[in-house]
Amino acid sequence: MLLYNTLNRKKEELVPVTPGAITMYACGITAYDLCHIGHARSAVVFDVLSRYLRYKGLHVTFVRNFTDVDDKIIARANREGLDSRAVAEKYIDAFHADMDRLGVQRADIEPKATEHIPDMIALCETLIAKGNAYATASGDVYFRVRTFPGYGKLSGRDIDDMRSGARVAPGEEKEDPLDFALWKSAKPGEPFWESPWGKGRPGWHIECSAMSEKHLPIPMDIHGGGQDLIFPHHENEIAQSEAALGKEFARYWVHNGFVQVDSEKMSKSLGNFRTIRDILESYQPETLRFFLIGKHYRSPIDFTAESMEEAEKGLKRLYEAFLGIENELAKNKRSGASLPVSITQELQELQNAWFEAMEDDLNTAAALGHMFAIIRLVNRVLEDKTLRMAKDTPEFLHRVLEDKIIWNTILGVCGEEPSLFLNELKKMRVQRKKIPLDRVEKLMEERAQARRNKDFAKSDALRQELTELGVSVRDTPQGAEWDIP
RNA sequence: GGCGGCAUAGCCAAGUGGUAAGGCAGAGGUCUGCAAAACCUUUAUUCCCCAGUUCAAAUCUGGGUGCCGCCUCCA
Repeated sequence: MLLYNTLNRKKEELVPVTPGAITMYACGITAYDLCHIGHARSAVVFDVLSRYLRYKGLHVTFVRNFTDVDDKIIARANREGLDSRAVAEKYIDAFHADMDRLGVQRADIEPKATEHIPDMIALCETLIAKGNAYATASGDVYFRVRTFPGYGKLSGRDIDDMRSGARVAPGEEKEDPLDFALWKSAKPGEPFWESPWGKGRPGWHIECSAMSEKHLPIPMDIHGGGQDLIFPHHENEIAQSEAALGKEFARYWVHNGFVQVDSEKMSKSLGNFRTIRDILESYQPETLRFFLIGKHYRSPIDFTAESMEEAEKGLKRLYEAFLGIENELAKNKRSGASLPVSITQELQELQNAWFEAMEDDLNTAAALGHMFAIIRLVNRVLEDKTLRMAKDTPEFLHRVLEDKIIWNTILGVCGEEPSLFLNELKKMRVQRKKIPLDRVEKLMEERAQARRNKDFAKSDALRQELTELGVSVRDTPQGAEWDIP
């Protein structure tokens, strides 16, 4: 498959270091707060990537770390009057709970920074021994950026351009403004570990270098994260690891685009942070997932109420078709006619197109388009009595149900029982749109009575009332049903 | 200031040289007592603007305009 590699800024054929296997590392969260929709996107992107590679038969080893010691965690701990360890644990649990709901599979290995302190210290020592790092009098360790010639290759920066902007902050003992901390001496009250440079804790970048080297063979195949991590985090990881190991660190660098909220960057100051939990109060987890894969992973995506409703409608369309398939397969009456070859051919073409989209840099948005085209084909068959009754229609429908399983296995959508999903969706909408259930049911009963009396004028007036409540009514042979359009 | 990205119908969104997927919304039709859903037809002679390369460009090149991200913690 083709994957866009940030390192070369182009799509490249994904060729594993070890044939038949893929090693991948995604930078996980810093556990100091609830996860927001941006975390959800990144998690879903790498979840889909790992699922797809596995589906292709590759043996995938996926590592996603937790940063559980960090300035922000310490700040949070102080604010909440908790131990920083307890804060990290709390938010790691929250991460798992949220991701489970979104259908994001656990990584194969989920290392925590605090469990790898000796590895980080060892890495610092190696870098100091090689002259790539230095310790200061106060017990900090810095990476000597100018000793690593490739610095800037990931983010496309020139080391001399960066110089003018960089400054040495008061209290720092850097040789060069560009140097970054590998190890920070502990301030009073902060968590610390003993080290050759005194009590201290690791810097952020060294954590990922140490954890990935510990759990994956280097070079690993894929290293990923959000686009914001390109600089400085991933640039620094490359510098540390390649300087220490003297070889390439990761082959493919994959970065997902940002989530905007109402066309604005999410930020605490704007007050538009949307946590996963918050969103799942109003929408089903699958709707959020469907929304996130509806746009190519490298593009920015705008989270709005409208776009979520659209995702919801799209998913509803798919599930209603699945329900239609189930109903048709429950029937036994078939004719001697056959489905036209053009129909099965079209299905085959769309199935191929689906995989071609996934092969092309994980183009889930295009894949979704093909899914809708398949669903329209299904509806076309179910709509037409001759086609519906054809003797090979069950086979055709079963092929689509096999696609449904594939979509669920790889994209993590369409896996629910259709009637369950649709019921849940209705409940969500009733709640979100504040539909007065009692009143709706009362009107429905009155309307049923009017229809029994053939009082269509009254029936239509009641329908109008229901419409004004945001409810549409469908008359079926089994009686009237209401739904929220 | 440095680096990078994006600009496709009312909206969302695929599409990196061969004549514009898909979804939502809209219009007409089939079906229906009327509706709803579904299906059919329809909605961009055109892809921000200008110039160029080419038999051929939304797709490549140059210039312009607009929007966004990163350069400090950030998925």
